[in-house]
Amino acid sequence: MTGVRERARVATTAEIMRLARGQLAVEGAAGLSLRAIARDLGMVSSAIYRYFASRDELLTALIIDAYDRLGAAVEDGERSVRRRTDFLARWRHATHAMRQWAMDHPAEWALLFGTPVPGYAAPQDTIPPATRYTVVLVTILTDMSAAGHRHDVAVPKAIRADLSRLRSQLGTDAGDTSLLIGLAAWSAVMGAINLELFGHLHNVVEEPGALFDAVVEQHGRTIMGTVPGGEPSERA
Amino acid sequence: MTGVRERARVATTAEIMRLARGQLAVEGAAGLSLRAIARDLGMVSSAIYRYFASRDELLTALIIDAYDRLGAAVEDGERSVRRRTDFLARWRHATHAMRQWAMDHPAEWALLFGTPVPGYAAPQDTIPPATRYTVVLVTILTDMSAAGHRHDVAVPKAIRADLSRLRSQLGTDAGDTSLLIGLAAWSAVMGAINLELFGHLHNVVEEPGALFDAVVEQHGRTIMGTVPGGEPSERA
DNA sequence: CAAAAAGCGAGAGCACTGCTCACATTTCTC
DNA sequence: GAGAAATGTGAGCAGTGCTCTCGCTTTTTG
Repeated sequence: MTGVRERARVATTAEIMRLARGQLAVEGAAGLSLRAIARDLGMVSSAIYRYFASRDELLTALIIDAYDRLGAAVEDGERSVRRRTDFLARWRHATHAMRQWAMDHPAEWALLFGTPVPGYAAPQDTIPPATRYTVVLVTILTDMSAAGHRHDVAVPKAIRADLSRLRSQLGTDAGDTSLLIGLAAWSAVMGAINLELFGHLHNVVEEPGALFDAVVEQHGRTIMGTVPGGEPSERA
Repeated sequence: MTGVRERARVATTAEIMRLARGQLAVEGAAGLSLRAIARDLGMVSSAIYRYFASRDELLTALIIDAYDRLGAAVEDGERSVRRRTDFLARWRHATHAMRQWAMDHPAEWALLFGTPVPGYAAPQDTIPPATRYTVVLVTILTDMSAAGHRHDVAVPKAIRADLSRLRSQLGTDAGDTSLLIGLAAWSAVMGAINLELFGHLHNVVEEPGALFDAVVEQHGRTIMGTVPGGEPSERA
């Protein structure tokens, strides 16, 4: 089955990815050098092209890999909440897992959510892994919807079509208000992480984690909404 | 006074900046090529270094310039609100000016708020222009505070020191709750713009403008808070 | 089992990049 | 007008992504 060549190929491919991730962490996406990887590998530069047809292809592999590891981290974080009806805790854990992963892998986070590499168009196969962490968030919304949580926010007409398309696309029962609030919360969380990671909180806030917590709590409370017949969902 | 040389120098410098902005728009920050600029200018590549000591220095000039133009755009947008006590309108106009400027100058926005250029550390002189657009936002908060608007949000202990430092640094009277709510709103707005600009709303939302509006409205309502003695300003 | 095919690494080469340096020319200042 | 400062030239260094040809080795096929 696994011939000598086949095994060597996967090993070399993995090693290239490993070195590339290392470079990414040090230099960022712009500093990703195929030649440097080849050098570290003890190969001549052109040999790399047997494994990745281009720099962009290696970039795609790194992006898919990063999305996947982020997704796994968020899944793990959210899953660690035992009381599955404690939606606020699930929201907190999911978002904290996002931030933690971002802080632990800043260059990879930047690769995913920072400035797009100019001239690079992410191929279709990045989409499934890219949705992985969002599925966790959407599932919380869906479960809340099933548990009877409701929101009363004005939904602008202009976005209604998008929301109903999203609903079927995501396969959720969450209503327009829930979806909209979820999108807004997502925005806020991504914004807070990016501001911190990209250095815009320097000279603004010494404890970015505390600001992040506040953002998460504020939107968490909004997301909780009201469950009809139950007391309003209090708590900080 | 203005000798031939002096005049030629500012003209050439301006021309370099103009060409650089053009390149930025097409290729992004990573594709900024001093040699290409020199070529377009009809000079030999090394001559550029008489005007900018390095690529980073040119980048700094571009960043300062971009911050300044963004600041002016936000100022203009916010100033166009005639009823200065209509704080919601001021918030709407300021944030819409931000988004509009981002959409009109995506590469420059990315330069300011996207992935930091690796190995590049923005020097101190970028700070004043960087604060320009934020001053507009803070001023709205300050004016609201003076008009008696209050918020009742839990302020985590961990961020209190930051908030009081911020208050004196910004020279505002806004309370902890107001500042915190302002920071969160800022986060959300930045997040929404970046998600849209960096392509993360593709296949999610067809009308990113409508989502942005919803985010602005949601936080706008929170920012409004309550003015004691006045009717409560609705709720989200 | 031998021949053909496919995979892989080496090395040279192209066009590009940021940046440095010695040199000539032009402009400003004393 | 002489010296100093500013400016442009052109060669050169080290680096990049990528292509192509050439051998060698492993795998597949008849």
